[in-house]
Amino acid sequence: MTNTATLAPERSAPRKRDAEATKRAILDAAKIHFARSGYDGAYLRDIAADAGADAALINRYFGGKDGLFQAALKDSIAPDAISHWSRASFGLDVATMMAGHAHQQVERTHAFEFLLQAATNPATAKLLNVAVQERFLGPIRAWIGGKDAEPRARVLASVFIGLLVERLIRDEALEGAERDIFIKRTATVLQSLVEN
Amino acid sequence: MTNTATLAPERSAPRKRDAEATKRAILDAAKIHFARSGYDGAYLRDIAADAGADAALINRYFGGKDGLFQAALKDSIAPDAISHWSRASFGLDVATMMAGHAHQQVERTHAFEFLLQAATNPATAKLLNVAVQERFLGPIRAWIGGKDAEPRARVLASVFIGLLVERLIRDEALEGAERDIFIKRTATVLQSLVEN
DNA sequence: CGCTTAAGTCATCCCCCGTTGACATCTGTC
DNA sequence: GACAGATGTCAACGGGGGATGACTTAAGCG
Repeated sequence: MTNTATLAPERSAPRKRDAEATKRAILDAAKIHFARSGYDGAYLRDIAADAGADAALINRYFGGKDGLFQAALKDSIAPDAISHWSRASFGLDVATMMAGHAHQQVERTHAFEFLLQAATNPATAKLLNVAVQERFLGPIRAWIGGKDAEPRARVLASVFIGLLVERLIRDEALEGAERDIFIKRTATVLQSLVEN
Repeated sequence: MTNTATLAPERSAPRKRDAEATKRAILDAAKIHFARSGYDGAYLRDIAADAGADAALINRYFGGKDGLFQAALKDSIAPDAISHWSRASFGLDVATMMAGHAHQQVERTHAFEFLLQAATNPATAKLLNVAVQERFLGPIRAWIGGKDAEPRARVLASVFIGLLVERLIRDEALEGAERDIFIKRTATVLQSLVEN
């Protein structure tokens, strides 16, 4: 279960000494590796290699694998993922998006795979919980508003996550009548969670 | 990242020598561990301990960790995993279950959690797609019945998966009013996907 | 009873990978 | 251009955990 292939293009000209750029490169490589292989399956040596850096630097800059993971996690969760949708058409908008294919939005998919990996590892699930609370559930909660915002945000987030996973697993975009029904059903569910 | 608590009840009377029973015990323990901790996070020593067996036997009977994982996976995908539920109380039953905590091992969700783990493992991800299609979506589809069974099964599966993930990253069981609202909302969503 | 074979146990090996600290090299500043 | 501090490199260590094989014990059988 080792990853033989490196992902980053060959770095013929090793970058000038620049701690920030190096951190950035490590972080980017880490996100890809964590997304693809999970916490345990991602190896610091591989990440460092892809970043064109030495594994020891990960320790210096991030304080170890755990720190790197946390940093990558934070870097992966956009705090305002939900709130730019219009409430009136939320259900339909999201449903339509989910009917498409995951590969249509590559960067987001990477981020999401990463989060899924984090969720399925008990050790990292706790970290994810904190991050999700702050950066995902919080905004949704604020957006929903009202007394029951908290549990409702939970349900909405769950459904949202489920749809993302389904789209990830599905190997092609939905079409025709199937697509229509899917969108209609999904939109109904989502909208019912936002309204009322 | 070690699992201190054993799950199986104390085996005061070590079972009589019986290869089949031992295999069975190992397999059952493995399914729990893999479901909870994923491939990397599940340790053969722990599994063997829970099965009341020696780790070396895993090698003899399953040819290594990989073989055990495959065997457990195969054993986990029961084609009728969903149909145990009553249609009338499906929404409420599932919602109540999901309000609990992931550490409360729920017999009925083991298989799904296991599949979720398999989904995030590059080596087994391919298996999952087939498994989900044949063994999960299929039964749900048949169970729902009717003309639009296919896309509706999709939506139902999505929501189900989302709830599983949410439960994984939540660090405690929901309580009080929050729990009630969560259950009510979730039950409504699920039931609406089954009925009509 | 012995004998044989399967079932189970134990100690040990060995590889993998995160971590560490000493060392080398670059870069900016006076 | 020399010094200091930051940046990058290297080799080695050590723990964890899967694998292995020799050893022990139980079960079936004549």
